[in-house]
Amino acid sequence: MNRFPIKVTYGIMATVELARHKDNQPLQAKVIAQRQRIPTRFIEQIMQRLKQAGIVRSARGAQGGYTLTKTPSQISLASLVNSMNGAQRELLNGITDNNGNSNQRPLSTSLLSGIWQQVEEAEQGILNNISIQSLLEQYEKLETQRALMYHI
Amino acid sequence: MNRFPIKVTYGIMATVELARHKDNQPLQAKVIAQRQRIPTRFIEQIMQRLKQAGIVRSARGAQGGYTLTKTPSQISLASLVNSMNGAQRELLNGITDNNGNSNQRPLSTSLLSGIWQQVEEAEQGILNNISIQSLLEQYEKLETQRALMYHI
DNA sequence: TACAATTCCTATCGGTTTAGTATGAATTTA
DNA sequence: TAAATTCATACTAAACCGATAGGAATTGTA
Repeated sequence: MNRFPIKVTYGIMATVELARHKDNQPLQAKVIAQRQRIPTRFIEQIMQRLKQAGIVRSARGAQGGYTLTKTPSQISLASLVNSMNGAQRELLNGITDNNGNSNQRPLSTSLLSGIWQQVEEAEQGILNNISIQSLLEQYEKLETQRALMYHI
Repeated sequence: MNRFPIKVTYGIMATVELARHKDNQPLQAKVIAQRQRIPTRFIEQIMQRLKQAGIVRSARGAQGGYTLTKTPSQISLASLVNSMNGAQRELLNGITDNNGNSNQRPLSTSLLSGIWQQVEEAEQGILNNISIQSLLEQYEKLETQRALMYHI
């Protein structure tokens, strides 16, 4: 039922944790890992991607960590999904889309590319209208709900 | 730019070929393979999936082949995409969705599953409104266009 | 009835991606 | 200088993707 790799979820939740953090002070990868139950070394890699995408900035050394570059309401889910998606290779090498010989591409491609694009745009449309801010609010609501559950 | 594996495209194009075929007479996998430039042994597997999904029926032996079970306008792109998508394992083993212990699923899952579902539904909405019939018409239009190109 | 054509079944393969683990260098604060 | 932290790079196991392979089962036809 989940169309995205888990690292997308991890990237989103890391961003939510940064948004929750007081006064946008640096938050360490280790802490995010603990709070979200993500392997520490794995979240480190994910933070690199978020940094490359310009969503977070980093501070090295003791008392270092990550901070958001924008306010939570300025960060869309779309930007997160797009930064986390895609293979390593593509990101490193740059996308090599051979637009030459477009005349001899199969008819099936001509037939379907417009449809795939429509699907893509529908997805982006949804994800563009969801901000980390709104996600954060829902998240805290869920937390208190769960807390109450355990009190009964 | 293409969010679906090529076998989805192959499945769609195979169905379009069946729709083009006179009077819904049996069409052999080999012929589909030649017309669409798909490896023969690969399209055979794809036809099995289409059969399992109830989109085509098969006739074995000499003069055998595949025919559509419905008219082209009754077949939606959604049904094709859904039948071709998903790993082998899932299809064979049946989906084992452990709905037990849903209480201890991570909060991130609760947070995001609704959104993934929204995306899914948007996609299905688009694909449900495109029939093989309309695809067939566009396909033949493209063919004559390309034929004209070569005459200039 | 033999045979040729066809689907059907199952296994395998090379390459890529995913989700992680491992090792350690570089940087920064205290 | 020591400790904490990010950063860079490489590795791994499992799954997935796009195929290829061998052969069994079925069926029309000569």
